[in-house]
Amino acid sequence: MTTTPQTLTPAEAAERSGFSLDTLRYYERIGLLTGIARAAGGHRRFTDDDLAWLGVLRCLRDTGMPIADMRRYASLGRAGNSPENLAERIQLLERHDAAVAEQIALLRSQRQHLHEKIAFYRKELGQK
Amino acid sequence: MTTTPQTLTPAEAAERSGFSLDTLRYYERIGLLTGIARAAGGHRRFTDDDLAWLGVLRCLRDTGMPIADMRRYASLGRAGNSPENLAERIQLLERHDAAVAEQIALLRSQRQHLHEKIAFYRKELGQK
DNA sequence: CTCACAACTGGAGCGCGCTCCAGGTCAAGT
DNA sequence: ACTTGACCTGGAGCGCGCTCCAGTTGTGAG
Repeated sequence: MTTTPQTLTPAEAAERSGFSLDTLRYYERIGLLTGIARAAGGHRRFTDDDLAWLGVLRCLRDTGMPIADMRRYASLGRAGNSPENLAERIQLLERHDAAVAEQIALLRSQRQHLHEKIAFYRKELGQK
Repeated sequence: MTTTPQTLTPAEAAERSGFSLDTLRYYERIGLLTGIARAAGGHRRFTDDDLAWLGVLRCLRDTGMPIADMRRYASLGRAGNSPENLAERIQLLERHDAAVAEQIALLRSQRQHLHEKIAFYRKELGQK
């Protein structure tokens, strides 16, 4: 039995976050991930905090935030907790939230057209 | 006063469909748009039917259907109305509809996380 | 110690969906 | 007739977000 590690290997982090190994490395390169610890030989070790942050990134990615905005958000996270900083993070997320709401509304409305189309074909098919 | 035209110029079609001129030309090139009429000098003329089809394409694009699938759908549309053909169109749209439903669900659930984050920052900000 | 496998780096490449460009033609108001 | 602006074509280019590669080094089970 192996001892439970405090940290995760890249493969484990990929598995748990749902990002590929290459994406994790890419995110570190572009500054979305910073301060990832390294084992003696240079291999990355992901902490639970890192994983939590990856969860945030997953949320933002899944909702279609552009990487440039995620970088901005990440950089704010590194820059302390001044009221101005917090206000900007709130603004960033609220703007994004509004965009997501709009996207949901668009999908829902276009989905209605889809349903109409499907119903139409069903009817045509029924008549044969 | 100009006579009301039965057809639309490319610029008008772009305006009404919301696709750019380049996109309209691109869609024709790749076979998403076929049988677009031409005026004497080679300029395109879009009919109301063309516009209706562009509306369908807009619906599919807005809901994230890949162009390959739209091409398949377009080609089915050109291939008659046999029961098999209709069945395949229904299947295509239903699969897509399921994907859209999933996407909406994902957006909605990730949006909750967004709201939690925002609430958290608001609280932090309130404490200062 | 060995051997297989995981991870490392820097950089190139890719798939998608357009978008832009050059060099020319067409249309329409004056 | 002239001019201006819309449109034409084929093909190159682009922005995004990864993804893959080559060549090397680290890790851990047996």
